[in-house]
Amino acid sequence: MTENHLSHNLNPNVSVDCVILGFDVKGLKVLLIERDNPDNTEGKNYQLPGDLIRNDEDLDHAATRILKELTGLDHLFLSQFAAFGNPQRVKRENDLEWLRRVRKDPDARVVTIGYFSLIKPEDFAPAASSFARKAEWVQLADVPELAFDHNLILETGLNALKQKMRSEPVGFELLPAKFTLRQLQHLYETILGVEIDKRNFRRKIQGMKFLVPLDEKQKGVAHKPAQLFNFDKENYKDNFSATFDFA
Amino acid sequence: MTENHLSHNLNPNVSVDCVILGFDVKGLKVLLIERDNPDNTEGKNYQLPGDLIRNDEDLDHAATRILKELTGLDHLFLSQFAAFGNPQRVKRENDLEWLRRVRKDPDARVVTIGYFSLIKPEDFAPAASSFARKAEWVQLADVPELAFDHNLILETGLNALKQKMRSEPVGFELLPAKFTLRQLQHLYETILGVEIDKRNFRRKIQGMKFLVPLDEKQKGVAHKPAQLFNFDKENYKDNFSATFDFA
DNA sequence: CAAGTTAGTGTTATTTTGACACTAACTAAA
DNA sequence: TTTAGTTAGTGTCAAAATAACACTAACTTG
Repeated sequence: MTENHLSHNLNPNVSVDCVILGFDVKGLKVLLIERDNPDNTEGKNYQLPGDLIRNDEDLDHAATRILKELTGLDHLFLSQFAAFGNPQRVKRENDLEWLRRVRKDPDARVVTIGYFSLIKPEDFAPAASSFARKAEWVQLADVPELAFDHNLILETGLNALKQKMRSEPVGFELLPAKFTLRQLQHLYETILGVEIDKRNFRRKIQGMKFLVPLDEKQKGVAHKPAQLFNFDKENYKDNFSATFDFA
Repeated sequence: MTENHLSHNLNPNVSVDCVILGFDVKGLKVLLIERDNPDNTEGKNYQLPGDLIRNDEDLDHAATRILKELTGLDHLFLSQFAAFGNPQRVKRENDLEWLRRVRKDPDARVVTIGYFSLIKPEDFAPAASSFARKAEWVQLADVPELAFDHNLILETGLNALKQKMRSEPVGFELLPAKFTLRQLQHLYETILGVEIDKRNFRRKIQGMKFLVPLDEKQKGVAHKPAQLFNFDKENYKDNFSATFDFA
């Protein structure tokens, strides 16, 4: 329980929560923190990284700051996607118990603003701090019941991601810097939940001109090694009318 | 200043603001209220309908209630589109002056949640109340400087509308129950800011099957009278994969 | 060296889009 | 009553985008 959490500078009624998504061979995963639970009364207690905002900072700033404090992650592009204001969202008994330990005003009505971001797993150097005992990636399929209404926030954030993926090349943010076309296709298939024809996918995506083929191939795979690519953001800005609408 | 506005049940830190849009021959218009200004010190003082939420209601409920209280409008479908949290957004001197008269805690930090809705002008029976001296339609081009950050909220809400218009048949909400294809086309052209070929527009929109031709034509116009149509919501649900992407 | 796995490639038919111009039906003004 | 003015309503064709489809190449492991 650091000084920050009791500071009167925190607004008791408004928080932010962050849905941070990454992607690997097993699929999409989300960054969760295990909240501090000194009594160890119950099993694990996961939540999205989030906390009350300060009175002197705007929402984007709060999201950036809080994510950094809880997970060490910095320099992400966080996008606001929705506000959650069910009056009961912070009233479950085990949540209240935690709030009583950590918050100055544990019974306050809290409206939270959801933010999401995408990250290349290779960029994440995990480092829990503040009231987070641990920060870790969890595969979407393995996400347990979360604190507060965080399962709803996660689900809503995922839908916002799907939406965004159809109109902007955000998918690239989820892949390592060097990736194969198959990985990229797999990403779209996983997130959008569709099957895409390999040849049609390649034709469309390569027609968009912002894939840079590298002088490098996959290594150590038990099959024909694939060409590696880069994403060229500059080149995207010119082209920019593409629709990432697959099936 | 009604009892509500001093009630301790209001949350001092969270409000909602509503961007209500209508459409007529002159183009898009937005519903503004003129806020109560007993001293009459300055000229008109417009804002979007909005107010603090109650602690025991969720955000959607607050938006519905407040809109009703300020304008008499009811039974709209309000959609949340963004949260606004600049710490300075309620700190302008003339805004503070008003807040001191109307709010229990006029210096509180206020984060506001934006909602928007579309309405057939014919359905609006204007009726100001609460702290609204007057509720009126204002053409977008004539919108003056508004209170707080309401110009930003309006602009953001309009973008949300454009976005939504491309994927759902929301435009129909803005037209009278019986409309001509030209009116519908004009609506899309105005909001999306594009020119659409008449024949291509008709082909596409009629291919979508949810336009019901009525046994009725325009009357009293100084040219060939146009066929009138209805929008059939039921039929839309079946078809539903349409893209309203014109140009 | 055989088996297993993924990479990479082109054509064709269908659908969707965009460009384009004239006649029909009404009112208002002369 | 005629004419001028205005918007309604309609079809074709070329170009572009999409969907469906199967085989050979290159690597690793056993």
